[in-house]
Amino acid sequence: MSQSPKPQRPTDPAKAAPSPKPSAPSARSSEPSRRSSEPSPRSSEPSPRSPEAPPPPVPTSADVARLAGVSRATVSYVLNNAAAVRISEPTRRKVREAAEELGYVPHAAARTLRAGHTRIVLLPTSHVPAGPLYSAFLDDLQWALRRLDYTVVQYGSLGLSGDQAARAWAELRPVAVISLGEIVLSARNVATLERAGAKAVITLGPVGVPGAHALVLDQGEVGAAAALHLVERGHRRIGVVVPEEPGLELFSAPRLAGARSVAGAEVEPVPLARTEESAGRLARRWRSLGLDAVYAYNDEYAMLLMRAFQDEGLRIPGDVAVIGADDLLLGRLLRPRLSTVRIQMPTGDYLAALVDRAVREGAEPAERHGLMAASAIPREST
Amino acid sequence: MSQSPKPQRPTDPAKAAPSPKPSAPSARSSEPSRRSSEPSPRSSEPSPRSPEAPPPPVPTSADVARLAGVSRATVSYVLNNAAAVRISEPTRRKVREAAEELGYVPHAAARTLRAGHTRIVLLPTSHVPAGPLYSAFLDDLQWALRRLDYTVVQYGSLGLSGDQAARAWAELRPVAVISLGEIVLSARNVATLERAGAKAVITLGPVGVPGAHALVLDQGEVGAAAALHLVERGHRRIGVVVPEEPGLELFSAPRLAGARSVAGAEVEPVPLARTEESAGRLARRWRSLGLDAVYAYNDEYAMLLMRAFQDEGLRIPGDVAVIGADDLLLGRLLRPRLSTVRIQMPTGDYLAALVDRAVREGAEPAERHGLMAASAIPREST
DNA sequence: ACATCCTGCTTACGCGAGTAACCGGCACGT
DNA sequence: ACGTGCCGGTTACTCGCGTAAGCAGGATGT
Repeated sequence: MSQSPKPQRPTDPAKAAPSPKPSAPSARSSEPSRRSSEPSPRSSEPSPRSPEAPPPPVPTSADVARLAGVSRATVSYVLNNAAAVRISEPTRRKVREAAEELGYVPHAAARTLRAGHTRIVLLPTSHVPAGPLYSAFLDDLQWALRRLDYTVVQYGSLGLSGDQAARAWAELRPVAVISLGEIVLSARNVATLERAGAKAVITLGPVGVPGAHALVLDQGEVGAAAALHLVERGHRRIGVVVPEEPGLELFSAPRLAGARSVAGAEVEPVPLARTEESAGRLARRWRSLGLDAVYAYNDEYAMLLMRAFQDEGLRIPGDVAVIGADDLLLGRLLRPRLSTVRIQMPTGDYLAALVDRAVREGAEPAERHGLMAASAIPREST
Repeated sequence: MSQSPKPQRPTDPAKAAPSPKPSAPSARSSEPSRRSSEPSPRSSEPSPRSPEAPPPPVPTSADVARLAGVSRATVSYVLNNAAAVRISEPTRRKVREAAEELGYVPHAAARTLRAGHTRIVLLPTSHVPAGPLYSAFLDDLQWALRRLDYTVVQYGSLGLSGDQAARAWAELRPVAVISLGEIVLSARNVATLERAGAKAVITLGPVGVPGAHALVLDQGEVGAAAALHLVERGHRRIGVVVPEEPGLELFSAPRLAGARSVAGAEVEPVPLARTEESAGRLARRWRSLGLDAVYAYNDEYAMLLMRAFQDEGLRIPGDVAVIGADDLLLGRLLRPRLSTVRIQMPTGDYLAALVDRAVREGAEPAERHGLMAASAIPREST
């Protein structure tokens, strides 16, 4: 434990020891010279922290044991409610009271090390995405995983390459990693994680990752639903907004392709940045494009564009029909009310269950498709 | 290390050993019976995982040492670039190559345990908030902390009480905790965290927490800025929206109070839920309230309300002036364009620097005020 | 009277990594 | 020939915890 003047109960030196155990740890002092004395058994109120005093040592289970007058093992058994070991009720109480008095909190790292595994589910987040859809999904997922007794850790991986990120994540030895598609993983990265003990690497995104449980969310569905809706309303020449903001290609390209796949639609890609200026510029040259409808990537771009169209004197949906995606509340407030595509993602419960199955049964990684449903919601702008 | 048939380099049994070191660990088998054999030195490609094979053991620094033909200590020195110890270049290369071949990744928990502390900064998140303002702030903060070599971990604490949350966080032994005000901490919770080694507990929110570095963001500023703007435009009887959604009182109450503090304003609280129905109901009875302006908590509520007013035939800003807060992009797209209050929060860099100072110098916790600036941005709705 | 069983603990060990202290050689000075 | 110093490592110990195995001592069986 330590080299400091500890009780060192005078155990019988001539004990019946089957193996030669001198067991003299030769009190060699190492460098973290902590635990200079008893952690002050009395004084339960947090002392007013005298200036420049060395921080009081963090209480360990050994401290609890000392205070309760039992062995560390007993403390461990009691605090973990080990049913298989018989500890008397009075002792249990003593231990619990001692722990309470010291404000003992177990050390997760020590526990992990001993156990050989964690129950951490890692959720890498590069940039925190706004969308209410996404936000609700994340809440769901966290709840569901907590119910299954996993610890959810969102680990910011901003600006890391796939390799760096994978290594950093692996250090935590998570049982599972759920990549929400903000960081693109390679098969090598998946291997790194699995070698570090991850039982499941799950990716959500437009493309699958070999070796991982890939939930392929086919963004094409969204584009297709939008285009289909427009075609049904009699539109033919359809513009599809492709955001100029970097990082969105993974979503916009499949959506564009999805729109293209719809029979009867002539699709024209239309670049647009998420600013009023860009929308104004596009609106001004709109008539020259010869299009009669636009699928604007999502509701934000759609709203931006709608306003610009109106400022330009274009009537909606008369001159041009507009449809977005994501079903934002605010889209309903515009005049005309914005038609949109509602996107159905896998639920948090579904994902949590998938994690749990993979962890417990070591399910084979596979690609799953068709998890994303998209349906057009007609309102007034189409 | 383990009880399995490991090489056990035939060291000279009659070595000059000053202290009696039988060092026979009496190969007692404990329960995590891992490391059944060498971790397959060859075969660098991930094998196709034969069904029901026990997962290959996670490589440790001992495996690296074995493969490189050196001691574990050497591995540690090399991989940590220890400058104080002289290791020849060829040996360094051997070690690095072995580590690479095995795909070795250090075990964060073991490191933490040994070091006695972490560099984790914990960011509790209960529900992921949408707002672009907040989102950008979080990104900033993560960047800044990473630059200072901290590890940012967002720990979902959904549905936990303050006490439970504090204990759960304490288990990770973070150096610092930055509570964004979603979970209300007590002084006791702060004490728990500090006893667990946290050098800094920082809270951001409308109220201070004793014992913590409290950045008190006075939401009153927002309400005051909005009300002041309205008064300057000649409005007197001002309605202040109070969201009915739970969890927002901590923000809405001070904002209301801030509005009340403005000289010349008669302020009336107006409950409103974030739905079209609620807004419609409010709009219908609006004329009976005798108010000539409304500060709508934030832009979302404002937009909701604006639409309902217009549907009711109220002219904006003629019959009623509307101002929101948060300066959302979409507010600019309405007609009339929505006036708003831009909120200035502390920057991520500022917060990160605060954390770093507290960690390194153990700065005294204190309340800081006046960190939130609010300024009205007049557009067309007022 | 002594073996046997239960109860209620304690003792010992290892998880993986970092590091102070030690140590065998070789080169060099005297 | 022998101390001295540097180089290039290795050995031993520790962090906090969980748990298998051991072990007193009282109760019970024969």
